[in-house]
This record gives sequence, C-alpha cells and structure tokens, in this order.
Amino acid sequence: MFISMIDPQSSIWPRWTKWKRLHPAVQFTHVSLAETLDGGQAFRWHEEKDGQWIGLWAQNVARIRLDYSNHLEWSCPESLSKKVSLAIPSYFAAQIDFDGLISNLPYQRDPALSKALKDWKGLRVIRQPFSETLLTFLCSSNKRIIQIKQICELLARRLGTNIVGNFYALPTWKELGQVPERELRYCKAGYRARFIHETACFLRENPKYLKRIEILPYDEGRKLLRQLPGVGEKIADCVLLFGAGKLESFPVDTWILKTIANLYKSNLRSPKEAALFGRQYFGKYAGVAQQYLFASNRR
DNA sequence: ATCCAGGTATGCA
DNA sequence: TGCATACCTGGA
Repeated sequence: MFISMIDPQSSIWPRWTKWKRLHPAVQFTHVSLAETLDGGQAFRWHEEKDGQWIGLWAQNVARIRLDYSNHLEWSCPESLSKKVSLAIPSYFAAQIDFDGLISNLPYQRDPALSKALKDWKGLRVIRQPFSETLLTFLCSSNKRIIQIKQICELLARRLGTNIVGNFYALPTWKELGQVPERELRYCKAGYRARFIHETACFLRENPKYLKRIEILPYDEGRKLLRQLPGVGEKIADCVLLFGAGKLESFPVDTWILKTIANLYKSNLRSPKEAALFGRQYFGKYAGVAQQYLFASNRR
C-alpha cells in the first residue's frame, strides 16, 4: 500500500539506461527487424510501442529500436547494464557481416532469392543461448509462433527465476530436472511436456552433453541433438542455426517445404530431401538463405 | 463445431 | 527407407 503502482523508481519497474548504438554497428529496416525478432527465431520479444521492442534471453533484458539511420540501438535495466552490454553484440551476431555472406549465395541466377534479399534487407540470423534455444524449439512443434511465445512465457513465470522487475528468465535444464511433467503441462506445453521432461532427465545424467554439441561440427552436433526426445530433424536444425551459429543448417518446416517445391523442385518427396537440396544448392550459408526465403514466402 | 498449426515417435509394409 | 497415425492445446 506504500508503493505507488506507477512509481518509475520503484524496484518493480527498473530504471533504464540511456540508448546506445550497438557496436559493431548493425542496420535493419523496420520490417527486417520485426522479422528477426518475431519471425520464429526467438520467442521472447514483443513490440512495446511502434518500432520499439522489448525482449529477454538468459539473464538479459533489453529494449531495442532503430535510430534515424536505421542502426540498432539498445537500452536495458540499469542493474543489468554490465551483463547486457557484454551479451548483446553476440546475441545479434554483430561481428558477422551478413551482407558479405549473402554475396556468396547464388542470387544472380535466382530471381526469387534475389527478391527476398532485397525485400528483407538487414534480416539476420541471431545467436541465442544454446540450451535456451533447445528448450524453446522443443515447445515449437505443431504450434504457431504466438502459442510458442505463450508457452515460453508461462515456463519462465512459473518455473524460471526473476531477473528484474516483471521479467523472468526461462528455467535452466538443471532447474527443469526438478520439475514434474505435470508442471510443464500446466504451462500449456501439451504432449511436448514429456519431451521437455525426458530431455531434462537425460541432461541431468549427462551434464556436459549440450556444451559439447555446441562446439562440434554441424553433422556431428546434429546427430547428438537428434538423440534427445522430441528433437527431430527440423528442431535439431533450428537449434543449431539459431543457438549455435551453424549457418549451413537448413531447417525444413511446412512453409519451406512448399517454397522449395514451388521454386526449385516440383517433384519434391520429403522434408529430408528438401533439407539436402537446400544445403547443396545454397551452400555454406544455407541457413541465411532459408531465413530470407522463409520471410518472403510465409503466409 | 471441426480443423489445423513452423513436428516427432511409433508401427507397419 | 517410406508412409500413416496419434499426440496437447487453443484459435479460426
């Protein structure tokens, strides 16, 4: 009763640092920023007001917007300033020159790819914490982005730790190792609850497992990821692309399957075949091409 | 009310 | 290997 609900100085609402341009500098357009943050790579960003986003990963909370020249700038709760300033360049893969990578894609003889690269200028593959990426994509099967976000939010609020103010971190695998499957169902995870629970139990017995996969080459990491319950080819590829920076990974969901069939292979037989095609045709940075085509052909 | 959604595991040819 | 089917849940 002594705390004003809207006191901006109270411990409920954190004080925010002043805005700073990300370094190394990163440019987006408003649509490519929205697609990067809310297009299915990450599930913990929301648009706070027009063009301004707020999101969290691991123990980090940040606000994001574009400045007059479309450069990314950020601000965070003051108490997290040190942590976030260290984490944010890596999260946005700011050291990676995506324009440079894109010039390696076969766009010159590919009008569809060429158009996607132009329409979604600035779109990036971000680099999320590996273990968290695994958790969020275990929640993703047969769900729309909005529902995946809802599950993640519930997992964080019910089972994660408070970071600051009203922001909660996703539970770690160690924390999930203590959680009965029933609790995960209360978070609306549905049949995915069993996968999460069994993966948590497995990782409790094999605590080094994820650390190892993250630094392994793509093929080997993929094999090990696939051993985990609930991790099929698509989810393994997403986790490696968005959580381990394996840019050759080419996740094939229903949308990309249709896209590949429409644009490149009308007699496509399976997602497996599409993934193989994607990696061969687009090469080392197939995952980057995937993101642009995905953005271009979704809906 | 059905149907389906950025899949996976399982069982059976 | 290749295909069909069930699986939680919530929104259209």
